[in-house]
Amino acid sequence: MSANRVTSQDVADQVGVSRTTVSLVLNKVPGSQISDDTQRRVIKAAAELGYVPDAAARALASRRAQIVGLVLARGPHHLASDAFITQILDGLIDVVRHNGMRLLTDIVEPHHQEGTYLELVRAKRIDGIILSGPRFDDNALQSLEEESFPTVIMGQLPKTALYSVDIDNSAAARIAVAHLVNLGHYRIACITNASTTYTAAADRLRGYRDALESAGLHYNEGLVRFGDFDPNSGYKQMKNILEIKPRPTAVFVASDVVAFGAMTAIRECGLAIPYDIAIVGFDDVPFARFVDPPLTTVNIPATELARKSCEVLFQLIKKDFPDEKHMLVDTHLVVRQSCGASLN
Amino acid sequence: MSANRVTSQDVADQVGVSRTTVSLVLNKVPGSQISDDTQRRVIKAAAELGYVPDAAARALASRRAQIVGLVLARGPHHLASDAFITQILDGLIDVVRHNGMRLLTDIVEPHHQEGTYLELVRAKRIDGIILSGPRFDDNALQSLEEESFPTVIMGQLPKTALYSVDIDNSAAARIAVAHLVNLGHYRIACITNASTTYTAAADRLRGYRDALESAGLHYNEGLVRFGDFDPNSGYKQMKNILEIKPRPTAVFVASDVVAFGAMTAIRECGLAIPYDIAIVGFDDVPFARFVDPPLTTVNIPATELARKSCEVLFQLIKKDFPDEKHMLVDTHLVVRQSCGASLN
DNA sequence: TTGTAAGCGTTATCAC
DNA sequence: GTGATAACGCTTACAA
Repeated sequence: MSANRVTSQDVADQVGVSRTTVSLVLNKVPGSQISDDTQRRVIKAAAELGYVPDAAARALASRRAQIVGLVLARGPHHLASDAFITQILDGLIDVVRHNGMRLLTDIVEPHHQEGTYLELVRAKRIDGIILSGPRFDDNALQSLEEESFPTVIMGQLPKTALYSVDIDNSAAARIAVAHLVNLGHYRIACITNASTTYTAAADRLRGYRDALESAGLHYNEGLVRFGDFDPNSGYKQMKNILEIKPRPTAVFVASDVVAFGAMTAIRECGLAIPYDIAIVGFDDVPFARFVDPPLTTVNIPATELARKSCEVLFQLIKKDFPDEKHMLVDTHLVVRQSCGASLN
Repeated sequence: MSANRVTSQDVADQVGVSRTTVSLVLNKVPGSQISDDTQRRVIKAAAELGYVPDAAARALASRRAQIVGLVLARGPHHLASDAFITQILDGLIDVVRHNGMRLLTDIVEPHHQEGTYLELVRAKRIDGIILSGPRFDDNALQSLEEESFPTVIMGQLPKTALYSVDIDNSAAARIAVAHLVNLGHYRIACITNASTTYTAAADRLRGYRDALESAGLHYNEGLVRFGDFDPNSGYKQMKNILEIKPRPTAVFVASDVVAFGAMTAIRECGLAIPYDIAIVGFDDVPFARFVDPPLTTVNIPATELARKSCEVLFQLIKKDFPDEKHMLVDTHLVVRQSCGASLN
């Protein structure tokens, strides 16, 4: 059974120094100059006694909770973003731990418990916050901004002055579509991931258009359809696209999950991927390589996104403000079997 | 810019009472008898001033962090379990929040930072812990047990006296296989989700066998293959099964992810699901309904599992020990299109 | 190079 | 019914 808790006083007594010294040594306080010998003895005693500083006491005295908050905002269709939670958690926890901190997670549903995350800040439960999700249009966000509480948006939010880390959606879409162009396709359709009121969707559509135009191809609105996050929307829009005459030879679907539905539609029409129609997705969700055929798609480095967000957050906490407010991490095309070889 | 923090003293001053009274009122302390009038005035003042108790101070004084820890142990192939993280988080955060607490998440890799989670306990950062994952064979677990620190295993661990919440793997498998039997199949193959050194795998295999036997069918080892968590293992084992003469008319795959690979193998052999061969999976991962054809499978109520685990944990924290140490939550078969109609 | 002492903002135990 | 007062265990000026 556990004896009484070991406190820094116990360690101090054992070594024959004061609690101050123990604190200085164990926290490796920069300015302090404790003799090497004393240091060793303190560290040894602490280890022997199994001393673990009390988090609450430490937080109270130092005014730092040593916890960062991750707040996930759930959208109406949170399937796509959910696919990355594991990676996000991996990246975040890794960086957080390397900085001697911990991760506290909260979820907010739209128009429901919005702003609950402010309690985390007010109670000084967390030292910084990472927000991820489609929207945070509550005024809690504005409060954070005004108080300049360390905050990083993972992904993007329209009109906010907060720091953010995201991918370059239009550049990534451009590369995906260029891949199709390079394979010899010139009638390339597009299904967006969502309504273009979502900036990510608008950006990806712009990338599609840019790729076409910079290849000298005509951008044709008639080849564009709008998905709505889920496979079913992809299914329906694809059915529609397949009726276009002449039939497009390729389609860029700006979301893997939507693409899965599109693939089903293609199969149902008795067409083969990639022979009759090539398809390229976006997101590289974990299951993209397990569909039939494995989907060529744009990889979103979710872990990297998380790590970077966390690193920026730590800079903000240290008041070492980055020059750039909006950072981007690199995406890359993952070529699998859904586009086949060159048409030429 | 934020003014000085509002403390309970400020509230007390405003009302003209002591901090004690404020604490008593705001925490709704059972024994206390503060006049209704005073109560109202305290609550009003607190709201007006925007008073939010300091978490660290509160934790220090009350010796309760008001945080529960979720520790995820990563196995060698954590794809299947990852599929549920979102649901787990949803369930946990919901219950935790209803109890005025928060959720802190940590991840441990096998044989890596094992036992790191003990720091959470030692530093009194958390009041209870929920462990999830294939294995925790470090001795940190034993320490928790010895100190009777509130701990709940979500899922199962061989030989542990800790409280746990899990599904009844063998019963669920039995129902899945019975479904196939009821459809008229009598040559039913099986691909396990993993090696039977994993108790969940052994239990599911046992369910398969029981279902067969209680239907008066002969259990035939020759129809059993062993999967290994990923689609590729399912692909290979299924190819193998398809060479069996006479060919089985159905297969029970004890993991959706493994089943996805099996489905690919079936397609590659030019066979149609469910016409040539029926297939039923296990897990009901979020993508199960999006494969072609949508997979009939056993739903694991991950959210429910999480909620229940959390509820048990709160009981342990309150020292209100449940009679049962090992609880089970119900699973159910989700019938989709991968088994077709009756063969009769 | 190390120690003293004053907080940090609550909760909890008694008195009144 | 309500209020002093002492913990809670640590950090951090400031002294020595």
